[in-house]
Amino acid sequence: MPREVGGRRGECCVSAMIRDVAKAANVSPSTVSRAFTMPELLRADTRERVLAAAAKLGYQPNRAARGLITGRTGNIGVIVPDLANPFYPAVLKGAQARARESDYSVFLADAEEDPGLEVELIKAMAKQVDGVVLCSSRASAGVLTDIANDTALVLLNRRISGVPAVVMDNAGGARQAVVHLAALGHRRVAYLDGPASSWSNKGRRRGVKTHGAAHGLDIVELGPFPPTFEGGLLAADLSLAANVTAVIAYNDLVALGVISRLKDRSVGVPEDVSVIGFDDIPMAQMSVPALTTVSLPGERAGRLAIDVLNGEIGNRLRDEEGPVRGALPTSLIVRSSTAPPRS
Amino acid sequence: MPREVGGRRGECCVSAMIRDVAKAANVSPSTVSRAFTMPELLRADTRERVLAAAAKLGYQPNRAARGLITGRTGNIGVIVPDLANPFYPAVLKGAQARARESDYSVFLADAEEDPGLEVELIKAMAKQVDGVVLCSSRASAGVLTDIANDTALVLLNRRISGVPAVVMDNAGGARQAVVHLAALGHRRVAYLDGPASSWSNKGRRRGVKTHGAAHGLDIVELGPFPPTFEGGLLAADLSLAANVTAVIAYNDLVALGVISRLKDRSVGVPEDVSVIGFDDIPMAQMSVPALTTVSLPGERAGRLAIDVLNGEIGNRLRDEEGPVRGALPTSLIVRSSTAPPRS
DNA sequence: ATGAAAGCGCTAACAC
DNA sequence: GTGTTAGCGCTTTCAT
Repeated sequence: MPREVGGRRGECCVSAMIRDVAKAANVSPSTVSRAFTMPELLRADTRERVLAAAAKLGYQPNRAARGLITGRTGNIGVIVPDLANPFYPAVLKGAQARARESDYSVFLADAEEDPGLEVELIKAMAKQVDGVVLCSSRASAGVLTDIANDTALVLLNRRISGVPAVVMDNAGGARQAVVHLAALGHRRVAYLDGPASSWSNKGRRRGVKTHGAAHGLDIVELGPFPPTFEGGLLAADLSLAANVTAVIAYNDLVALGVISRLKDRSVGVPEDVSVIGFDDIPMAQMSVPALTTVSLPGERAGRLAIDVLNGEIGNRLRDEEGPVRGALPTSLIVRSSTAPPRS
Repeated sequence: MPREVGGRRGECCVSAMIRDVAKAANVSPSTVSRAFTMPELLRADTRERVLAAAAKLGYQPNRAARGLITGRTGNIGVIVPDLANPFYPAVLKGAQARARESDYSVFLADAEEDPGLEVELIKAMAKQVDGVVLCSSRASAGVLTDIANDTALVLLNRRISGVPAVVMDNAGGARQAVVHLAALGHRRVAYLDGPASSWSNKGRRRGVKTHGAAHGLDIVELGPFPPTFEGGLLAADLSLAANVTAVIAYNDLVALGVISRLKDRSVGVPEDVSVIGFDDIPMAQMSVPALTTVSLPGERAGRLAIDVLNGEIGNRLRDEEGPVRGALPTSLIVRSSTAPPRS
């Protein structure tokens, strides 16, 4: 139940309103407002008095009311494809922390890997946020461009002409994975596709193929598979049938699924098949064998996305599609799931 | 950049406003408003006309403005202690999904296991939400009671006199763990404490002690430890020194840490030491050995918390501190980290 | 340096 | 049934 404070009128709101403070400090509401938004315009003593009164009454400006007039809400939205993939909580953690530092609150939504829902969520959010960070969007470029037109939008791990984005160097990570495998002596390796609409998947696949060819590897493309542990279970059998000695999975969840299924089928990892993932989720180091994986700076990307949204970095990254510039570095973490192929 | 639409006035807002729709449908703004909030009061054809116009213009009511007058924001807040603990993304996923179903948006904040921050976050949120779900709060009962006084609050895994809560049956889970260990033949087992301010920890500890005694077990209490993998690393050595044959950890993260450290010290799990966790996070089934753990219905609890907030369940759970009623059931999942003690 | 008044987009009384 | 009026809590010209 709201607790009334001073007002003689409707007794509407939780805690004090600007009028209460004004009265207590013997000034007009405008002055109180200024004390918060343009303190330098007030005489020092008035400011003190107002601030003191505000503090005593526990007054905090109503952001909704303020937003109505300023056009800024003080909120930002973050949309992720699946909270159950540990990579996104990491991004979210970074984003939320950074948002808070710049005095923003964050709206969260889980798009459940569904492009339709994604768009719906973004539209529902648009009215109440100053901008949204959209992670690994599965929506079409056209739709996103439209949205970016009337909503401040920052893409994370997705790049579209003219829309600001924070991306990670997927192809570079893929290169490192391929080089590692080649050095180990592998000659035939599978790439396990993630969602067809995933931009990250494209980059990873491209990296694997390009650098695989450059290193004389046979690259077998399998999938697409759901980007989940279950997807990996599925992929394992296909990989075995494809007669490869190593597998690069779309992400860690899939890689972990592959390892699990391989184990069930008594195929040794890494003796019989090497496995590499992407993301470096916490599980990756706990699995047995510990997973060799391309580490992505999720939390950092989350923070950066907020900065971009804040315009602190602004259009630095707003270049056209093409050679990826400004991509966050990725790095291969070699653990125990990779080894030379059985000769 | 906001895109202007119809207004002759200030060109303020993204997309259409109520006046634009009113004009397009040849009705007054009130009628448009009613078409959305009390459709049955309008003549069918007017309603159609208005809705059509609204759809064509892509109009959606500004929730901030609406909230200003109705006193309802359509937002709910969720605060978790640590997004990096996979248990909370699960809760969050449930809460967000359920919130969406009832047309609420969710504000998210990560309290970083800090009671001070928690309170600060809740206060900052209070103005812009209709209620908040506070997960595993570490704040004091007094502070929380105060907050519950002027903010609709639902506690999750925390019980305080007079504050609605969704809780899980920690003691019951602990009982199952103890019974399992006793049946296996263990006689001396350690309980690894989580945060001292954690309500869940209290329940688990109490369950272990009570039922341990009832089953003639020696219970050694160790800790508290941070509720993380690192905390488990720490706890493992102390457990070894305590000369127990089994360990019940505060949560899965800690249990996993224990297993990892034990492995490093060449202590076999489960041959030398059995390990049980709480939560059943996804990692639990992937670890080697797979972790025996008390499964908690996190996602379900998240959904339920929203329902309670919605008043759909209302004060059903609002009973006094004491015998826990309405606690969500927990169940022991036996996997490979428990076995009879070395004789 | 401060106050008065207008109004953000919407809904809720109250007319008609 | 539908329009008119007032006003949510705040900021912002415009006076003074």
